[in-house]
Amino acid sequence: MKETINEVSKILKQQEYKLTPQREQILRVLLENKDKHLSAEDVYTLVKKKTPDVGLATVYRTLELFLEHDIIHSVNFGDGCKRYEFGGQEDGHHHHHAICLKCGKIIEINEDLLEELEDKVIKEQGFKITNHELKLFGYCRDCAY
Amino acid sequence: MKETINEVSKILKQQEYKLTPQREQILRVLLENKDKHLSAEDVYTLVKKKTPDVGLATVYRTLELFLEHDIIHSVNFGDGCKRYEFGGQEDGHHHHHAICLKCGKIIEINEDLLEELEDKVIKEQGFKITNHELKLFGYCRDCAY
DNA sequence: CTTATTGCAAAAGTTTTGCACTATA
DNA sequence: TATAGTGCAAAACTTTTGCAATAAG
Repeated sequence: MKETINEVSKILKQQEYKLTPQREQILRVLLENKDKHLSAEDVYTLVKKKTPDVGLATVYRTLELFLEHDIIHSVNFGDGCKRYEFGGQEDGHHHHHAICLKCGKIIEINEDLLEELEDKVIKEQGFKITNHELKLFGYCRDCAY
Repeated sequence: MKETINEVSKILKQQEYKLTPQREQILRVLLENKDKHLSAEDVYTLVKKKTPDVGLATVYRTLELFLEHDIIHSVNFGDGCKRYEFGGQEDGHHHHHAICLKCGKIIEINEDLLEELEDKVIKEQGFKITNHELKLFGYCRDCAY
């Protein structure tokens, strides 16, 4: 984790941004919750535990900054707010989500079997794909029956 | 279109809901804009042209009602509001969206080549898929170069 | 020291809700 | 006529912004 923080620090400093304590705390929270899908409010609450005098606006501004530098990415599960995951869009490590409609559990899917479909879209529409997002809705093993 | 309205009327009446003039106007707007992706505010503005004394709350309540009865479905393009399309989720007519990051154009994709991926998820996760949503991000023919 | 960054509070934008009034079946 | 449905206004949420104060490099 220490290394990741240093890496991010470098990325930011290369572009004349600072890794302030607030930003570092926010980054830590995101790293400690890689498997979760935190909203801005979630991040705020978690950061406040260790740094009580942080502002919600700072969380939003930092998340925006991290998004711009492809340090994190956001997903929208349609529950009224964006959710954030550590890891950028451009590194090829896309993963998808299966969302259980009963218990709300979210399963990460690391398969990437969209090539066939993407090839068709590229050929037929002349659309140059840079990223994709797939959500599967249904019922998980525990809720299926 | 007349037939579609009658169908919807039946669906609602079967479950003891009424097809009021407001609901009918909202349905008309959705039918007349099948190719667009209207926000609640968009629907409100369009309905107001013909029925000026409709309330925004009614639009939201009606969209919610239509969603519940699988008459429409919603998509979230991450621009701050949900967008609505005529047609339910359960009829197998899923289609996907390719979103141009430059001009914002949205291309509908009617291919459905996700079987292979879905089979894997079903087998490996025991996840019963009822619906899926795919978004491709990139650049359209006009913006690609 | 200089300028990016912060916290706070206010504002903006979308969606929901309470309530008295209306109109449908 | 009983009850579902409506419009309005207020409230609830998420996110953004202005600004004076602060702190990082």
